[in-house]
Amino acid sequence: AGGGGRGSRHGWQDVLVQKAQNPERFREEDPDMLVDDTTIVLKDMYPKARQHYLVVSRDPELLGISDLRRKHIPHLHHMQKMAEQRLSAVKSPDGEIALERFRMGFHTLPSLCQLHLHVISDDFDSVCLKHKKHWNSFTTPFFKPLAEVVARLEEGGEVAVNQEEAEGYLKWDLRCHRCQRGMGKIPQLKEHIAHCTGGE
DNA sequence: GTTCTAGAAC
DNA sequence: GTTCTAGAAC
Repeated sequence: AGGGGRGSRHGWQDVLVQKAQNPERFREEDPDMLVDDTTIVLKDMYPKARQHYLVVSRDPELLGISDLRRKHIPHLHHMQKMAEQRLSAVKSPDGEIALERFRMGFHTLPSLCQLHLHVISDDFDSVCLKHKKHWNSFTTPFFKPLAEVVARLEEGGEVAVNQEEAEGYLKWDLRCHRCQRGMGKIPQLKEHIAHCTGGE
């Protein structure tokens, strides 16, 4: 099994498993939750940007991306549709949601079990974003875009995961995702990304 | 995934 | 002295 499948599992790792099994039990805490037979869309409980959703597969066999095979490609496309449905519901009345301002992808080594797609706006403006691991999990190759995962499945039938390599990405020095400048510390990074538009 | 906190960095 | 990071949590 993938995800956190090595050794013993802690209770906190199964919060998404529980929500996938019985979503209506959690409707009260997340009234805007989307649910169908195969997929749910939740607000991330500790959002790392102004908008941060989790599109969670309800397939009990899918704990992480290493469980994916070619046969799951239609399921992934459906998860993408659910993500777009959520974003179209939150777009402002006078303008379209700019999809390029969102990142849609998976963590290579997820902390929580049950396959979940992150859909996150790229402002990364959130008090819940606190340290380097948070930052690098969305802005380095630790973050695997949905399109890349689908491409790997089409080519090779699975998604190769190198644990040591992935853990290395989380230790990269902090760097602005727009202008690529190195940033030293988290408070400096936050101050910078509040203004940076990506130019030189 | 988070919380807590020791001690490094300044 | 304060800010900030990074490792433990049975």
